[in-house]
Order: sequence, then structure tokens, then C-alpha cells
Amino acid sequence: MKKMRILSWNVNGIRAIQKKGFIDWLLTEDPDILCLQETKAAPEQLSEELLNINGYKSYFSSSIVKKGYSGVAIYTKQEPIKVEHGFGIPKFDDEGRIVVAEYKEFVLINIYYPNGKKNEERLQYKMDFYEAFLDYSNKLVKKGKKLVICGDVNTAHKEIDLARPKENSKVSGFLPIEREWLDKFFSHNYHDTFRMFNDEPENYSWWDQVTRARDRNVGWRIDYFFVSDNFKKNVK
DNA sequence: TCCATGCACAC
DNA sequence: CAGGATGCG
DNA sequence: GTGTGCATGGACCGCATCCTG
Repeated sequence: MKKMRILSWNVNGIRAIQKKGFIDWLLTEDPDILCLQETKAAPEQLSEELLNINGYKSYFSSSIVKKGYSGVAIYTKQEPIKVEHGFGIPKFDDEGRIVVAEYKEFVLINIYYPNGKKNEERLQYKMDFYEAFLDYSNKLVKKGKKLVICGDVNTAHKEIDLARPKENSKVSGFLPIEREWLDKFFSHNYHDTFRMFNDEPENYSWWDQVTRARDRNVGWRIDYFFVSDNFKKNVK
């Protein structure tokens, strides 16, 4: 299989980053596949330039329950065999959190997992989403598919994965139940690809912008690339 | 996230 | 239609 | 009285949308 480079980015508004030079950035960075989360836009709100970037096919999934909310996208050089927009469960598909692109060599799953901070209901929704996702991915593996899963998981797994573990042990994003679900997920033979190559602390993917936490690297590692066991050997 | 505040406790 | 308020993260 | 630990509350930024005048 030829070498491919896949990137993942929670953009917090694709129209906002377009104004800050996103298209030039993508053409310079030149990945084979780019996965975006929190695009906060429906395709019909997007400009022609954003829909058709030179050399890429694009696929969007957007929320049908709330305008300007959630949303994910894939930009891909190679056209997938098939693209889907959910697990087949309306409750989880309707917020525009899922894009699945099937290629000959693997299935790419780009997900913006729910945030559980708002209230108890949303935390439960997040946990239910996790379970539905695990069901979905396990079924694909059982069918012999090789999975590459990426996105904003909204949970740090271990103490090493955030700067303030003690202070956040009762905050959604580092709750015992959320961390235990990740334990369970990995016990089904999926791998956290970053940790295949790096076991150092202070490697984060998200920082609170309210407190300018990035300046001090007070962050969390909540964005991941996972692979199923049958694809592990392909990860470089 | 960080700071201020209030409260309980130990020494 | 600019600007403030709100929802969400 | 002073130190430490824990709990609570408020300000804080950015994007997109909605409301108001």
C-alpha cells in the first residue's frame, strides 16, 4: 500500500478559518486526507471555493437539529468507494458528527464525539454515543474491515493526558466513567496511535482559550487517531 | 483555568 | 443591517 | 494564629445565530 498522510483538526467554524487562509494552508500542507470537526455549517452555507478545493473531493455531514452546530468534513485526494454519514441511528446521526469513507485498503471514520460538559443529559448522550460507536466499529471489524478512526473524542484517557488531572477528576472530559469507556474501547483491540510512538507527558491537543491556557501549555489530549488491530502494522 | 472567598480541620 | 445577547464549547 | 485542603462562584475567548431597534 502506498504511503498516505492523514490529518485531523477541530476547526471551530470552517467559514471562520476560510477567512484566515485555510485553503492555502491545505494546499501547502498537502495531506492525502484531511478530517475536520466542528465545521459549524451546512454545505449550502459554504462557498464554491470551500466545496471544491483543487485536487480534493469533499464530503460533509452537518447537524439537522441545530444550525451552526457541530458538523464534520473530509477532504480527500482519492475518491472513496463509499461514503456514509452515521451509524444508522438517527439520534446519533442527526447532529452531524460522523463521516465514514471506505477505501480499498481501510475504512476511515471521522467523528466529533459529543461534549458532556453542559449537563447530565448531554453526558449521558455522550456515553450512549460512545457505546453506539463501539458497536458500529466492532461490526465493521467482524466483517474484516480495517479501521482508521480519528477526531475529537472529548475525553483524556490517563493522568498523563492532561495538565491538571486532580483538578479535573470531577469534570466531564476526565470523569472515571469516560476514562473507563476508553479502557473498554482499547480492550477491544484498538490502538491509540500517538502512544505507539510517544509516551511523554505534556503532549496535548486542546487548550482552554478563555484562560489562554495554550501560552502555558495547560492542555488536554482529547483528539486521537485510533486503528483496529488488523491495521496497526501499517501505521508509521 | 484561575483567582478570591469561605469553611473545616490540624497543629 | 449593526450591535448586543445567547448558546455552546 | 497559621498552614493546608476542599467547595463555590465569577470572569474569561471565539464562532455562529438570533433578537432588537
